[in-house]
Amino acid sequence: MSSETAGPAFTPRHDHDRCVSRALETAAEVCRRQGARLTPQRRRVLELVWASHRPVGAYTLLEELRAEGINAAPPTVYRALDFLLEHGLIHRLESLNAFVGCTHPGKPHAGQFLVCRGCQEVAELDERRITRAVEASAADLGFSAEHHTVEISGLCDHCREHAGE
Amino acid sequence: MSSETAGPAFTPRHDHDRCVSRALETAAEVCRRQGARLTPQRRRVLELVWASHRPVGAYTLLEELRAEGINAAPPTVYRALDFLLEHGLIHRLESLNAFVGCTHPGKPHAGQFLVCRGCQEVAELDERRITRAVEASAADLGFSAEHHTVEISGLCDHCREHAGE
DNA sequence: TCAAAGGCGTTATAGTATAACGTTACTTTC
DNA sequence: GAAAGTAACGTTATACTATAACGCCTTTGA
Repeated sequence: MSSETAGPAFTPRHDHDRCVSRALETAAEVCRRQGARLTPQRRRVLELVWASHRPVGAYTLLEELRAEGINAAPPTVYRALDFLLEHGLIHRLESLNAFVGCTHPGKPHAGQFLVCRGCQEVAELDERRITRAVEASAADLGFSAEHHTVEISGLCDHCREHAGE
Repeated sequence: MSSETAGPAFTPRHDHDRCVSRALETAAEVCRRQGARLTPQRRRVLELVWASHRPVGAYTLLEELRAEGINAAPPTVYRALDFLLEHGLIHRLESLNAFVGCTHPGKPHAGQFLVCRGCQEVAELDERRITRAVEASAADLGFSAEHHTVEISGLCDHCREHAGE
């Protein structure tokens, strides 16, 4: 149940290949529905972002593309990332200047993230409780909230156990 | 009451000079208590950050210092900002790479911000509701939250009225 | 007074992101 | 299926954000 909500980020031995292939399939479907073109390059960037549940920087992606012989410059990567962001296929972590795959693409939602400072993995939440608290607090001040970013750092279960404290 | 919680950010005609002088007085007191040195330069940077309720970038501060004839380079500004952050006198807005004055310094607290996309002003919250929702959601997944960043963008009361919609 | 620590100047560089322009490739319309 | 329009991409240059590293000077406390 928990791991269903959080995604498999903090489940060390999950079948990650399935994460990736499911993400790619869903992406293809989302793009089809939205009439967007998931070109090979965009698809490859998405796949690289999904290579782990850790946020990845744009310039790391750039190096990886180049290592594959793809002729890329910063705009190559940023364009792909912008496309993936616009279509809700990845998220940007503001506090890290880095990107992670979206675990429930298709439906727009606010970004809520647990970021483990031990293993660096990130789990995405979609918690009504948080959304409601945020919207209610804003509304109390006459502020109409349109979007919220919630980034929670700390230690995941696994890292807490293996770190003494 | 509301404006007490939110600070005066969204109150267009508040007496901003009082905001600034209070912030500087409080800062002096906080530093005294903590045995920290609020040097003229640090004080000046804090004052510049407080010049408005809009987040200000490090390089804007740098230009302002230089315009005053102060011989400054990027590290000058970043050192002052780091000091002010460490002592809880300012906050960094992750989604904007910019800084705002802290409206209730002294007591450590998580950063929760309302960012108006109309006037660019920022109000700081310290909402138990949000903190509780965040901590509860994290705990449900076995994650121990240590710090959270909440940045809410939208329109403040004033801008919503003056923007048609 | 002297040793240690802190603050700051200075230069260089790392890391993140976008502007602007031209070309190629896809798609739509006739 | 050719022309026109749009989207994707290559390329170069540059802007913006942040830190490393070293040395000097000032303050602090023994």
